[in-house]
Amino acid sequence: MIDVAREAGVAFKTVSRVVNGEPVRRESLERVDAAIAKLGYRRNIGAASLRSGRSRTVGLLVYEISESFQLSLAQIVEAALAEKGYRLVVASTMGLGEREAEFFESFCANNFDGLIVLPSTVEQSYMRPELEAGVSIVFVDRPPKNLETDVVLAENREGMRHATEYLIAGGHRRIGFFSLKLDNYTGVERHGGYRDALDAAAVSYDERLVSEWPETRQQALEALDAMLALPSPPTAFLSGASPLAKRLLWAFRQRKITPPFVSYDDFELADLFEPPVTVVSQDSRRMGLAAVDLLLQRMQGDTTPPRVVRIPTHFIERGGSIMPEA
Amino acid sequence: MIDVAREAGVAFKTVSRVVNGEPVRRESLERVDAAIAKLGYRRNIGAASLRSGRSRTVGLLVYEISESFQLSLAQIVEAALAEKGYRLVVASTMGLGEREAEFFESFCANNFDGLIVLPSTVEQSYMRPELEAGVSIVFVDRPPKNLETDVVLAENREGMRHATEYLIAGGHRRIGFFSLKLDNYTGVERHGGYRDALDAAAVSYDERLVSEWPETRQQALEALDAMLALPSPPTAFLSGASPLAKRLLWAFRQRKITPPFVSYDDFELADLFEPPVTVVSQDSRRMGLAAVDLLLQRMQGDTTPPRVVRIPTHFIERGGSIMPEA
DNA sequence: TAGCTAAGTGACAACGTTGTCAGTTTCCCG
DNA sequence: CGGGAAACTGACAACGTTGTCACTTAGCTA
Repeated sequence: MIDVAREAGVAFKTVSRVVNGEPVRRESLERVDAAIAKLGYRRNIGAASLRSGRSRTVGLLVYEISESFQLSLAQIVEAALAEKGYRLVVASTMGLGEREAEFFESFCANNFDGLIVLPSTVEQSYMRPELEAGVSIVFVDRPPKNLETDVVLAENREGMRHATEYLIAGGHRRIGFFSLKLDNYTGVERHGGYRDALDAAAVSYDERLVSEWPETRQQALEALDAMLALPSPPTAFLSGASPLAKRLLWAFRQRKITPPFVSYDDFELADLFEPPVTVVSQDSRRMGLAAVDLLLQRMQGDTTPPRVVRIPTHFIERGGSIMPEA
Repeated sequence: MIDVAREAGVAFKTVSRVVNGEPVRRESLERVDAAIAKLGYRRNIGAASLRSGRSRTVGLLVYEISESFQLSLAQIVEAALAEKGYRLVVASTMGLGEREAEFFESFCANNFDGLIVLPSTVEQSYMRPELEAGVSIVFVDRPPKNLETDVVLAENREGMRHATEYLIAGGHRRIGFFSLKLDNYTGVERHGGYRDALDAAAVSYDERLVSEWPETRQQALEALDAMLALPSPPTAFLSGASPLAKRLLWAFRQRKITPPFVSYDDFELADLFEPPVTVVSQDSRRMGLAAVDLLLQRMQGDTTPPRVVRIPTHFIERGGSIMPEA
């Protein structure tokens, strides 16, 4: 910057002004621009954010960037922030609580202006000091544990209830449910929606029809086999999340069956299966925009009490019979 | 840091030493550690990299992070770098040359220590000033245009030739090829492999059997229809990349056909189609490790001439008949 | 114990910016 | 043409670290 200033015959502060688009005389501007082009000068963002205290950068912490919903969310958040002049840095925790804390450290050390978190299932009280020190944080998908922040949630319960009602309307009374772990918000809510629908239709709840988070394809197959071996086996299936849906579709394949099936969470190619997979889709666009909106407000100094925004899901019916096979 | 030093009763330079794991007296260490914990101090990475000139951060520029190969590569690169104490920041250009240049700017402004680039199809001479100024850059997947750097490449040509030979061995003489654009390295190489195999088997090349980068499902369907309407239509198909495979599978579905089909690039759920999709898989692990290896060498001051590393592909046969239907 | 080495510590400058504030120029008005 | 406001400019400190180098202390050897 000093070199540029010398080249242009102005003070280096004037170069700073040009770089930041502050008003300068037309002539100074031209000479500085020319000098910048000539010397190939590039502003050092690190130094700027050190001095100013603002980095114009936001962090996004997800658990598995390859999942369709999270990837889509990341893209929408990035675009929305870019429009406001902010960069986005994404980190993927792979569901490990330790990685979540580690990335949080790193985000703070880089003095980001804000943070959007899709929390893993651990608790987040370790974020309290920064939150109270004025760092802007918004949670998405699940609320924080032991912490009070803005949250953007999907209507998990209603979405899952709708999916269940759809199968019940097809005449099913025995519905196998492949569930997320029940130790976290989304797991509990989606399971709750399943149960709500059963209760409303006076269908009895049978815990043998619920498999909690088979971690692999093989485990999903074993869970499926166990259900099929029941005296009164399920005639249709629900999945509580897309990774489960993929494992389950593999298991169906192994057993050469194509039962009526609905999954919470859309995923790529879901429409190309035979039969295509009907899904409950979370509105990543609205959720992402809501999160950015809340975050920007906080970053502008809003100190009102934390808010909760709930975004409805979409039911995407892709056809395929939902009638029992028998 | 000054506060921590006061709390511990040492000079702030000693705190710096503790934070960086340099040798200090046992007693100083304990008192500084205690002060750090008490005050919740966090080292400012930006300031550190400003002073030291090194950021211990590497950038990865891809064109579409949601593609299976690129995502996998990113994960491997991240793990390999983390092991050496480097952070990774990923940016996705969506194949837009402008975004590539823009991110490159941003990478430089953040004074990253190194950069791994999966280039879009534009040329990269704009990187020359930094490269000559000593910034470490490694290209992956495609070589740079108008620039000399280390490159890690897959054996595109051999992979595609193998896939084509596989179909020829099944008795096919008319093979439809859905190709990448032919204005870039991977497009040309894979097309070259297809042609090599035809030539070797004395099968004549018919350009009506080649569709260059249908951009949408609908366009893929139109291209497919055009081929099927030929007097001598194709009896098997090849895809030059996974996005094409997905469009083509949709098109097959529309026409209710399941012809023998092989795709370059593996993708998630390829094994769950009916019939499953046989693929040529790029070895993202070896390619990622090779890239990191080259980059670290450059970052340690290696100034030998640029090298080219070629990594073989794997042919993953997933079954399904490859015999002509007729 | 003098003399030397090794280990540890501290003072201070420097990294490349932006904020502050005082100074200078330009422009407009009466 | 004088006066005052507005526009612009520049000197300098500060952001939170690390590099350099000189200094102090401890430990060893002769």
